[in-house]
This record gives sequence, C-alpha cells and structure tokens, in this order.
Amino acid sequence: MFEAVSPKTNFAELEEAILAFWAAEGIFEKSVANREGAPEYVFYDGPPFATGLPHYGHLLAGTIKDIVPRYWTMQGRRVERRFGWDCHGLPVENEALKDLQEKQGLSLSGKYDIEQYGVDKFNEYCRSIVLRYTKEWEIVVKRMGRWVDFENNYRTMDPSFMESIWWVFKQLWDKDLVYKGYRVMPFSWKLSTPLSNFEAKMNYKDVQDPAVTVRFRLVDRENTAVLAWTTTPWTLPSNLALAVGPDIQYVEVVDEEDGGHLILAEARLAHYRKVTKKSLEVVKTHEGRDLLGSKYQPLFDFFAEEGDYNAFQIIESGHVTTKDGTGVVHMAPAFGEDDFHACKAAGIRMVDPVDVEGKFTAPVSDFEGMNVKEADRHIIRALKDRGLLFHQGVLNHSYPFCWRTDTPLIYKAIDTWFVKVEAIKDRLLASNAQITWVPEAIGTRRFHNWLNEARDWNISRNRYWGTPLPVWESEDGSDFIAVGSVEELERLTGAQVDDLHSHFIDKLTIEKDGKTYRRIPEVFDCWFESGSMPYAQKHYPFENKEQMEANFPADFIAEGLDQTRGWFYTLTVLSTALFDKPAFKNVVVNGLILAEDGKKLSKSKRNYPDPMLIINNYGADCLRSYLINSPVVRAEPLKFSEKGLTQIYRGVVSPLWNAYSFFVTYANLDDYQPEGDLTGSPHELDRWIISRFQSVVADVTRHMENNLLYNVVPELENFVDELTNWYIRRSRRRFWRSDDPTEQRHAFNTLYYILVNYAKALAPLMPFLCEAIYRNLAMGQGPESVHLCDYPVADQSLIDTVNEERMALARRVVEMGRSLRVAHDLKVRQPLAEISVVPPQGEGAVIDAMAAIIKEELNVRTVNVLEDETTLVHYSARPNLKALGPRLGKSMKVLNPAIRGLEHAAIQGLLDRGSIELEGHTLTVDDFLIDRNTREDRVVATERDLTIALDTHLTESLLLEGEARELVNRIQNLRKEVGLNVEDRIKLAIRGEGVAGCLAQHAAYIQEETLAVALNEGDATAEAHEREINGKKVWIGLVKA
RNA sequence: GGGCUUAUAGCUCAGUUGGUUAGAGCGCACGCCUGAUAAGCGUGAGGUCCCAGGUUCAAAUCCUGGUAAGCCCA
Repeated sequence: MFEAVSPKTNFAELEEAILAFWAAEGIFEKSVANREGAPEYVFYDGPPFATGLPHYGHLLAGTIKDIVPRYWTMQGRRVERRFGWDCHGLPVENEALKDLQEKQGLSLSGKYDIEQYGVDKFNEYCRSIVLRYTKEWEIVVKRMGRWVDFENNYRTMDPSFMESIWWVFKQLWDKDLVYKGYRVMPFSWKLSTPLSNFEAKMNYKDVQDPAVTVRFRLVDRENTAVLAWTTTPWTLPSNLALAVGPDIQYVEVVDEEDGGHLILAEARLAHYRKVTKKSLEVVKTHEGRDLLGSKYQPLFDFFAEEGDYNAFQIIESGHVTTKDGTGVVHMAPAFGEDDFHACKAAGIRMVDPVDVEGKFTAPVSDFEGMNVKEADRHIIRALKDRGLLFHQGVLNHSYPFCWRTDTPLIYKAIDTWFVKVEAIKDRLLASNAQITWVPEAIGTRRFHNWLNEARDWNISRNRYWGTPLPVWESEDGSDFIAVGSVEELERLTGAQVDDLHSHFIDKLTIEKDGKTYRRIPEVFDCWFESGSMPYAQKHYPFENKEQMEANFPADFIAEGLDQTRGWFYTLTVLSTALFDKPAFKNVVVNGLILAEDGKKLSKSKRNYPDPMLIINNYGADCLRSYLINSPVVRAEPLKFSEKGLTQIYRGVVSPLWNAYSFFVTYANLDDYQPEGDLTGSPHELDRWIISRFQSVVADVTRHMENNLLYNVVPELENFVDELTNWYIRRSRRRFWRSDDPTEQRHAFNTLYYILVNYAKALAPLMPFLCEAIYRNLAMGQGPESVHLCDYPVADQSLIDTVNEERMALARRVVEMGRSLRVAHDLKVRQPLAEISVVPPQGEGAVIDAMAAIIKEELNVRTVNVLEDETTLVHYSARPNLKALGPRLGKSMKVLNPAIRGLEHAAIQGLLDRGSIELEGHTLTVDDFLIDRNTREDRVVATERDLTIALDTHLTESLLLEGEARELVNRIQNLRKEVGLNVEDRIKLAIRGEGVAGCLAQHAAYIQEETLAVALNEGDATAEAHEREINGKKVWIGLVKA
C-alpha cells in the first residue's frame, strides 16, 4: 500500500517535513559523498554581504545555484557547494558606524574620529557585527530547498582567505602588474577621507556658487587673453593648463572697456554679450586646434616652475563643451578627473596644495591655512585687483554634499594603487571568448565591450575594515616591499602573526639596508577579495594545491547582471593575470526583480509580499518554478507578481499533485504493486504518454546541458496538460473497472512509470514535491531519496512517432468537432449520428484507427472517412512562397494575384492532374497552398488539410439517447445534492412527459451510470424533485438502497 | 553623454534559417462538470508586431535612423 495522498495537501507543511527528513538522514551530504571519485562539477558561490536580510534577488540566484548542481549530481558528477560571506568593506563600516551611534551614542564621522576611537576597537566592532544575519540567511536559503554547505563556508575575513589574497597580490606585483598612482575622487574634508562615487551621489543639494570668468593672458600675443570659466575659484591657484575642443569654433573679440582682445567659443559669445552688456566685436575666428600649444601667463606664481614641465599652455580635451562657460576649460589636475587625464596626456605634472582638511598648504602662501570654500572670495578679490577677472556671476546648480556631515564635497587626487588591466586587455578578451554566457549577448557584447574599454583597476581603499595591502614603504618613500605570505612577513619582521587585519600588522616594521619600512595605510577593494575567491576559499597555494589546480576554472557560476562590472570582472582579471584562463566556463546571468508596478523593490514602500509569506502560501517549489520561468533568467527584469505564482500553481504544481493523488487512490483500492516491464503496454494511450515522456526527458536534458533554464517549465506545463487532460481523462475508466485485470495493470504500470520518472526528471527544479512523490511510490526500493537517483535517460526505443502523430490528428479532429458543436449550439450530451472527416492525404486509416476515441469525445455514433471533400468545401489557392519564391523571384509579382484568383474548378483540375499552366509557368500541386472554405449551408469546419462535418439530423433514437444522458446528468446532480457518497447504491423513480419511450430503451444504461438497483419500483417516489429536460418537466425521486 | 537589453492581444510573454492565415497563459464572453482536480474543463472574441526609411519577389524577423523603458558606466 502507498501512503494515502490528499489532493488538498498543505505544501508548506509537506516541504518542512521533507527538510526534516533531509537533515535527519544527511541526504545532501550523501548526494556529494556518493559521487566520491566521480568527475567534479565545479561551482563557485559568489559571496553576499550579510549586513541585510536576503531578498528575492538572492532567492532567485540561489534557485539557479541549486537547480544546476542538483542536475549535475544526478548526472553522476561530484558537486561541492560551499557558501561564502563577503565580510569586508564600506557597507560593513557604515553599518558599524550606524550601530555605534544607535547603541552607544558615539557619533564617529571620518578618519580622525575613527582613529581616535581606535582602529583596533573599530575593526573588532566590524568583525562582531558582520555575521549577525547569517542565521536568518541560513534559514531562508534552506527553506528555499537550496543545498549548500554553511558549515564549511568561506569568509573573506578569515586569516587563510586573507593570506591567499596577499599571495594573489604578490603574484601581480612580481609580474609588474601593480603600480602606485593618483586618482581624483569625491572627497569630504570634514571626514578627511575620499568617498566612493556611490556615496557621492547620496546627497545632492541645490546651491548657489560663484561663477567667475577669468582672463588668461597669452605670452606671445600682445594684449590678448583667453577666457575661462569656473564655479570653483579655489582651484585657480592650482591651474596648470587650459583645454579647448579641437573642432570647436572660437572667436577673438575686442573688449571695448580696455581695447584688449579676448578669445572664447563662438557659441558662447551671445551669452557674454548679454551678461556684460558689451558689444564684444569679432575681429577674428580660430579653430580650436589652431590654439593648441599657445602659452599663457599663470594667474599666480605659486607654481611658476611647472612652466618648465609643459604647464601653462592650451591643450585639448574631449570633454570640452559649449553648454556653459566660455568653451575653454581651466585645468587643475588635482581637482578634476577630466583635468587629471587631459593633463596627464599632455605630460603635465600634478600639484595639490590642499590638505586632507580642505585647507591650503604652504605653496599657496597667500591663502595658507584657509579652507578652500572660504578662500573663494579672497581669490576672486585678488584676481579682480590684478585685472584678471572678466566677469563675476552666480550659478544655481545641484552639487554633491557629504552624506554624513552635510558639508560640500570637493574632488581631489589621492594616492591609489592600480592593477594594470589595460596591459592585459587582449588576454582578458581571449579569456572571455572561452566562457559560455547565458544569455549570450552579455558575454559577446556587454562584457566584451566592458573589457575592451577597461581602465586600470583601482584596488586600494582608504578605509580600515579590509584586507590590508601587503606593501611596506621605506621612510623616504623611495622603495617598497610587497609581502606574499604570513611566513614571509614573520621572516621580515621577526614577529609572530596570527591575524592579518591592519590593527595587528601596522605596527610591524621591516628593517632593510639600514632603512625602516612601514605598511602603507590602504586596504583592498572588497572586489579584489571576492575576485580572489577561487584561490582564497581553498587557501591556495598554501593548502589544497593539487586539488585547486585540478578543479580550476569553475564549470559554473550564476549571479546578477550587476556583476558584469563586479564579480564577473574581478574574477576574470585575476584569473587571467595569474593563469591566463577564465575563472569560470559557464555563467547564467539573471536580471533584476522589480515590484509588480515595475518599480524597484522597496522595504519602506512595502511594494512586494514577504518571501516567507509566499513560501508558506504556495510552497518553495512553486516559487522556484515561478522565478525560473520568467524573463529574469535571460537577464531581463521581472515584475514580481503573485498572479504569476498562482499560474504556476494551477498549471504545474496542482495538476501534477492531483495526478499523483489519483494514482495512489486507485492503486490502493486495487492493491496495485509495480511489477514486470512497466513500459510494455500495447495500449494506444499508454504507448502515447510513454513516448511523449521520452521527448520531454530528452528536451529537458538538452535545456539543462545548455543552462537554458527558462525553457524547462513551459515543457513541463505542456506535458502535465497532456498527462492530466488527455491521458488520465481518457484512461480513467481503465483504472477503476477491473473487468479486465491485464488492461488495468497496463494502465497502472504506465502511470506509475511516468510519475516515478517524472519525479526524477523534475527533482532539480522541484526538489520537495518530487521527493514526496518518489519516496511514496518507490516504497523502499532504490535509493532513499530521489536526489540520490541517476537522472532519467530518454529511451529512444520507446518513442513512437507514428503513434504521436496519430494521436495529434485525433486530438485535432476532436477540437474541431467541439468547436463546431459550440458554434452551432449542439450540446455534447446530445448524441449525433455521424461525423464526416476528410483527412489529410493518405491519413484515412489513421482516422479509422482512432475512431473509438473520436466517437466518445464527440458523442457521435459513427465516424465516416470521406475521400472527396468537394461536397463540403470549395477551394481557393495561395502560392507556396517558400517553394516558388526562390525559383521564380520577381515573377511572383504577377503570379501571386493570378494564383489567388484561381477558381474552385481550376483548383480541382490542378488536384486531379497534378499540375497547371499559369502565366507561362508550369506549376505543380506542391507550389500551392490549397485552402478549403466551408459551404455555409453545412455544419462544416476546415483547418489547413483537415475538414470535418457533423450530421445534425436528429432521429428519434438519437433524441431518446440524448434524453437518457440528460436524465443521468440530473440524477447525478441529485445524488450530490442529497449528500450521497459516490459508491452508494440507490433506488430510483422517474416520471414525466414522454419519458416512457426513453426508459424503455435506456433503463439499463441509466441504472448502471447512477448505481440504481431499482427503477420505478416501490418507495422511491417519496421525494420527487422537479427538473426540466429540453423544455419538458420530469420528476425524479431517489432513496439510498 | 556612452555601452547593453527590451518594445508583439487589455496584462505577462513565446515566435527557429526572412516565406503564406503571428501563438500561449491570464483577464473577458459563452458553455460544461459526481468516479483525480472549482486553485477544474471546453469554445470564442481580441493584433497598425513602437515609428520612419531601406534591402528583398517577400520583413514581426535583416539594415539605417528615430521614439520609449530598464540595467550598467561616465
């Protein structure tokens, strides 16, 4: 006996019971251990931050990361799955700062505050909070059915992980792929720290800033100046160049005030005439490129010596526009990213006279110690006094402010360590070419373009909680030592090292050749850390050397689209730099999950349902299937909708479960045991569903091999429909009538085979339901879990194409028949004498073979195969373009209307003779598409090569039979109304106009269908119910026998 | 501003190498249901394939240029 299965099972409870079973029996561990010695299928898990709770995006990625490894496990591979945590970085530091504020009232903001609080205390605080949500993560991830090892997880803050990062860095160092440079970044002088671009975007304000237009006097032109405009006057003392656009038109105008000549963009002239109320007459025009190389006098002489190093000349920059200003841009390379790059290209050195608190330093002696913003007005005054100020105005604009302190940000060059990505660009592209991307365009276009335009990678951060850069700098700044392991550090410093965080190692100094080396202050970008994951999770090369090398690169990873610039990139850069290989061979990229209204998921707006609520309502299997059956698996956005879940539930989960419940119910009634050859039934329907199932297995296997997960669910929906709404519905009686035990056994064997193997095929996608079905049906035979089984293989010998085609034709006839009945208001309960079928060429025998099914489905007495259809239809013709087009080309222009104009008789002639002459061409039947058009006086339907007609003439006999069926229907409804069980026997009484004739013919049929042991005998009239049949009244009474 | 993606029925989406009358589900309308399932079954209506050009005998499909939305970068 199988365990009874209710069609109304609570799936959430069922899933939890299965989770308990997996945990108790260690099924996940067994699924890995069972494949010991088998070829590995290598999976890398991208580490999330545990500073927040998991959302749908994580659940989706987790589902993909579960389905694929489960599939390959069943295909015989050993798949190790370790969870990882991203522990370092700014998000953690910010969380810590917030926490310290809330819990201890400490308002630490910026470099000095943190250093005063103590980097050791701060880092340890970060360490203490970084894993605080891991328990919640584990609960949700497990509840989704994801199998992943949380115990042997990796953490980017583990000493072993950090040591491998050092090793990776040292490799790059030794390959000369690391250098120190500058980068212009948003900078908070209040916090004395650079901010990320992301942080800089967090607090924009509308403010008024001074907008000054300044004269830069040319050296070799008497009384001529170039005008440049800026909203940051404090950067003018650091000016080292002016930039123009080579293709921009410039004009030279006369300033009537002093007769001097001024140069500015033509497009900006009108603006300046307006604001200065001067006529500024044009005396000359210049192309931007003609101005390149012109020397000018520096505004101030603080950095006059830079003139010897290419400064104070006009250079070009692609960023110059004529939207505002003068079309000439003042360049202070320390304070603008575009300035920095343009000056670097022109060979100009950088000067930075502003300290970390935003104050001018000694070289700018006039303003030394003054905050830059405060200095603005003093600088303007100085320029005015010296006649260099052309115009002074005010600009309203949106400007970034520090999100922590609300002070204006400045842009400032800071020391930065880079990896030379540009130098290895070709190798990166070569690595990418070895990766299979789903969807393909991400790899061939998006990622390819990104690599192609890659700039050197800034790997250092001026923060605290991270893996320190293992670089020690000599006191005079002339020499660096890079350290690649703990052992090396211990050897160089003589100290014992247990923890690599900065508060443990920064005090260690290295003495070499009489010089003292101290560690530089920077820590790694956390992307460098996660990009080192393939090596660091194994503590490579300090441990697991052979194991790691044998299993690199990964077979598979799966992450979101945002990782194109994140993990996908850093993995690829490091693996290519180190080993000239990609870090992964296959990747599935998922898109963004949005709320139902198309907006971003937002906790505060509550525009999406809580994941745990969804899981409890629909089950994790349903959620998994929904997520996987959506555009999000092709890297497009998904609007999360509960309706979509209902659809999966109704379309796949519920019918599958009901089919299973149906099987168990009847199998138990007849004490069925699977025995013998389960696929040996000769029955048409059995062979059909078994054949269809092989195709499904073959298709799903193909999709899984290619990681095309989004193709899987539609395949299943279609099969479930075929299984329940055709196979089971058509086979129902075979399961409950045991007059032919062999026939019944075939039916049970078939359905048993389908369910067990379907459970196996679906197990990676719906691990819970499949486990439940498998465990009940297997009855202790075979492995204890479906996930320990091998994946089913499509058996080609069971595929019967002829059978499938026959069934498809029969289903088409039935569908068209139903459509005809509805269109002509002929209800199915009324039997009809005959259906005439004009089958496609040569398919007459098929219709004969399928006649029984057609008769029953359409309630007709006979199926008549017609060879000549012309009594039912008349013809029209269209050209078969696929055949004619390539052959006749342009002639189609005349042939097309000629063919469409052919009359019925002409087409009939074509069909008889096989060819026709038209417009000078000889055309055969294959060159045409013949349409059959129904004649309006007949009940005829036609569709492509198939035509059917219903004989609607109702004889007395047909009417009586129809009446009998109506009676059965009313009686069955009554049985339900009075609360009888399906197996209860009844005594029946029927009275009414003209029912006598019907009863005389069909009493036995009525009794059999309604389980009536007596008809119109004895006491059954007591409770007579009035009903109507075809406009006539009948009275029906029934009592339980 | 740049790169990529998307645009097909009221909604969510399929649509193969260019080929004829472009499909599904939901929703809607009508009908059906006691022997698994009302979270069911059947039938039907519903389309300017974003716009404009181009290539071609033939374009939802290929090309060019727009428009709109999304993601990433600046």
